[in-house]
Amino acid sequence: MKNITIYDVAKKAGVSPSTVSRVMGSSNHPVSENVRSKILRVAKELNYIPNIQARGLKTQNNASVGVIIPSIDNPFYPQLVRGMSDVAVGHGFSIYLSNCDREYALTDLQVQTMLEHNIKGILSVYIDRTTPSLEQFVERGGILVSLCGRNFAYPGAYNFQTDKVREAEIAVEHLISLGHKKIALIINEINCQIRADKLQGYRQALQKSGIAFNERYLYVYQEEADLADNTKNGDADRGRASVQMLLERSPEVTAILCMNDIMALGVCAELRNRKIRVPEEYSVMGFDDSFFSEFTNPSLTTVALEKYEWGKTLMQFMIDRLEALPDRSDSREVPNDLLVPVHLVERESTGVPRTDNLVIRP
Amino acid sequence: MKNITIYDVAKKAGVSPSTVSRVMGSSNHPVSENVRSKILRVAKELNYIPNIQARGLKTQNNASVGVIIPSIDNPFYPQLVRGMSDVAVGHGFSIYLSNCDREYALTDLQVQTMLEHNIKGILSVYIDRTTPSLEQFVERGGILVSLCGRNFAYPGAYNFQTDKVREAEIAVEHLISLGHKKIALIINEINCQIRADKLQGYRQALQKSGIAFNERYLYVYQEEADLADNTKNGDADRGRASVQMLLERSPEVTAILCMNDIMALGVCAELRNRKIRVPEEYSVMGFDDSFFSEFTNPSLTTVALEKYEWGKTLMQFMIDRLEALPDRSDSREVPNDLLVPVHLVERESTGVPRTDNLVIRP
DNA sequence: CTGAAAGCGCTAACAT
DNA sequence: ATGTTAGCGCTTTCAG
Repeated sequence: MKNITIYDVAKKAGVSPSTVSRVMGSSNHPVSENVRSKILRVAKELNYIPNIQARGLKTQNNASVGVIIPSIDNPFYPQLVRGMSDVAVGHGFSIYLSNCDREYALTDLQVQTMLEHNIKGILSVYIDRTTPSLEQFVERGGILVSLCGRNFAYPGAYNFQTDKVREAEIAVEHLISLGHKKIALIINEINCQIRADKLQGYRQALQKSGIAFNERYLYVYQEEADLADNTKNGDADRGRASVQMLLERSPEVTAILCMNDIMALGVCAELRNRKIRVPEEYSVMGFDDSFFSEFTNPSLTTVALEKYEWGKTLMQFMIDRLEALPDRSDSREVPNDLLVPVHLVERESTGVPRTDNLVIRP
Repeated sequence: MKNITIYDVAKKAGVSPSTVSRVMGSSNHPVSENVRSKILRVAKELNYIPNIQARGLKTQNNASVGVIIPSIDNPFYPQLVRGMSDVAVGHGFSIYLSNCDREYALTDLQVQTMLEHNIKGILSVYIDRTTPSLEQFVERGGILVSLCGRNFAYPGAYNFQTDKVREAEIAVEHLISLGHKKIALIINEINCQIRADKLQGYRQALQKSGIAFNERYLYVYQEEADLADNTKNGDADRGRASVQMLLERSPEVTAILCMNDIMALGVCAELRNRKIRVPEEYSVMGFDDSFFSEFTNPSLTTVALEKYEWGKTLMQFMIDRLEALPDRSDSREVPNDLLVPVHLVERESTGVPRTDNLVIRP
């Protein structure tokens, strides 16, 4: 049971394989209209299926773009990836998705695989450790577009920086404007740039308002083996655990800023367990405006990102470069107004600080 | 700038290309130990990158498995896909992910693309409209494993059926055991098998308890243009809208069963808006045990599925068949104990029905 | 506008 | 245990 090839189509249509190729592929070589339509008809009759692998082998190309994210099983990414996928599919591309858990070795391995597949575009999100394969990839002319990858600054990479520092500032400023002065930050281990940036934004906003940074209000959750458990999303539990600690160590705090909305959800759940009201006793706030944040009780104040739009923009940017491939001359500068800016979404979980300064003990 | 090929490696190692091929690929042809290690060393020195496309062209194969789901941007799927991805990657496979939105034309197109890529395995989840490409795919010897795809019953497809009917029964039985007799069901348009099954399970459980099915308690949300808006997850809003209708049409209901947890979240949010308490006035329940359901207020009673485990199992099943490819003789019967069963997770959103039978008017 | 022919990099008979 | 060789199906000069 042999495959139908352009040769079969050519023979039946009474033309040469090259002509068939020109019609089936994305060539701009001229072909007369009646020959073209005849080929198309015959191809349909024969149920011809182009062989993409053969094409890729010949053209040294691959119509997939590699997408590297920490994990699709983190509510931040599905929308982003969906945005990417929608524009990719619209342009005849597909996505090669890698869940790398921010792990160095795994990232390297996955990029290696992309190299083996002749992938020419990699979109990397919130990953900042570059790897040998990745460098090799750009050396070989691959197009690397990274979102918030701080160490990707070698030539050849397009580096989108969304301002995570500013993002955190917006949150803290909101809290301060409400009257809060003792603001805790719960965040996972500072092992990537976006977290470092958020921490910096937190400190910066405090400073601007003349509030001293208090180390005791900083809760950095050390990730351990629990990360390996892909069965559940750990951030909520980490929020839970951290708030227990907070209630011991710095109950005088009046607002709790969480690394993301999932963590904020965990924090709210734990407070509720202990019959502590949000926002009356503690204001709680997250980041990302995850899809559930509007519907929780209390609904979550958060800083929103247009994830779906960002995904689309990033992929469009990538495809523009990919399709202009031969032109290696354009600058690696990235227009910084491409991504729609973040904004505060004020909902129920934040309010004025409680007036007493009693230490609340559950 | 030419690529390094097995020929280059062969020359430098002083062996033939075939030997290199046998070492680099997954051949079981014997190669002496010192030749092997020498080749490996030289390959590393030369920074040899195997060309997967060439291999695929030759072997008529592709180490990707196609995964067709409605949308990754629906909280049900990320965990499932993560499970699939983890076992795939562990076996040297990768995933070709398709968000088909249950759309016929798009599904067909995506499968067509998989065909063009020489993909030999397709995993299809909660999709029950088969398409010409899909049939062509199995005709050509492709392995199709579908989860709850009712119309995939043609020979050549492996059909995992999780019992959606039973799943709904479990939910309704729980509600009945609590004392509820007037139970509403909010569900999206019955345009796929899993929804039809849930509806059937709902009716069946009522019947078993001698409770008459009441058409007025059935809220079928007709999906319209809103589906096209990929910007947000519509189910929560649909839950919201439906509960407004419910409060008009059948406020005497005491329990509200929702198609999934997102919808339940929307329902709870709307009830809360109207100062109606859950579960005191209305019990609310969903399906899927989404990651947030444990943390909402009230936390959601739901029917849990082991999404991550299911994904792993499904992919393992697929890879087993793929690696045994030549053996087309095995039966298409699917062991029905492979997927871990669903189970009830009782949390705060359900309780005994309110005792009065007053019509609540917000 | 169309055709002939070379070759992308690999694997798998088949030979040795 | 190793080598030779013939394609897999396509695109793309180059020639007409």
